[in-house]
Amino acid sequence: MHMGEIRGLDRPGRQMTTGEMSREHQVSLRTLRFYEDRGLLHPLRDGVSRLYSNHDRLSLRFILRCRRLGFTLSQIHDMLDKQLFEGETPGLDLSRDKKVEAQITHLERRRREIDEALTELRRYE
Amino acid sequence: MHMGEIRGLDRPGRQMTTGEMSREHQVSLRTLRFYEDRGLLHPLRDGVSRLYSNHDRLSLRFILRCRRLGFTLSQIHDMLDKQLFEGETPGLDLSRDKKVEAQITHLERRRREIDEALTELRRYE
DNA sequence: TTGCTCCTCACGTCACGTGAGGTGGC
DNA sequence: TTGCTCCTCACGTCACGTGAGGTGGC
Repeated sequence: MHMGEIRGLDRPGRQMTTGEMSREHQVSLRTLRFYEDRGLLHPLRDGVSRLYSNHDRLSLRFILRCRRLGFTLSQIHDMLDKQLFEGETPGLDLSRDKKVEAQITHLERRRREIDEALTELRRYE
Repeated sequence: MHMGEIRGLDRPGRQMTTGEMSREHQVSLRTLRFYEDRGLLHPLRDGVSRLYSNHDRLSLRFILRCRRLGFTLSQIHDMLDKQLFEGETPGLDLSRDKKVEAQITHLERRRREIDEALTELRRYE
């Protein structure tokens, strides 16, 4: 029994270290620790080192998806809490969240602002 | 001779206080001081109070226009410096700045990201 | 005295980046 | 000893917001 087995390197679906989480999801170690500090991730501890479960992995993917959609970490935190409260696996219920509609409105306004800026910038070319 | 005349309240084109600058351009006092701290504005001093000249007003309008176009304060600083170096009145030379093309590219990418996010969000509605 | 305007710190926000300095196992 | 991975502070970035605490002239 060597470290590879203990840390889950050759058993997908088991515990992962920060380094593995970082590489697999293309996020920095700092980001993983920051999300933990903000209560978005809750890795276990192997002494002083972090160990991420399969649930943590699903949470991280949900976080990254929501981030691409332009939600703040605070909003993402609420959504994860709500999912936990309703006993769900993270990442399934975006369609039932009120925040979706508000975010669409928000992004449409951002888009109009960018379009106006582009129109003006192209006049300067 | 009362304060209205000294401070330029009834003589447009003369010195303005922070309060007047703030109201006329819809920016906070903090913003005006922040722009000064970053070297974008250079008001004179009447003792401890700031006095903004007509040149400062043109600079501020240029700053606000560039901000709407999505430039960073650091980029705007460079543009103002360049204009000063070339002996121009602030706000005239945007069409000759190399930054315009890069900013168009940047905003077009931001727009695509927003479009992708909107497409995904609308699927959840 | 009240009320308005001006001021200077200086901490808080957002989502991290970036060292500094140290540990543990091969 | 070198090299890799993990860790904890803690300051820096961006563009300000937001008090705290004080001044000056009507």
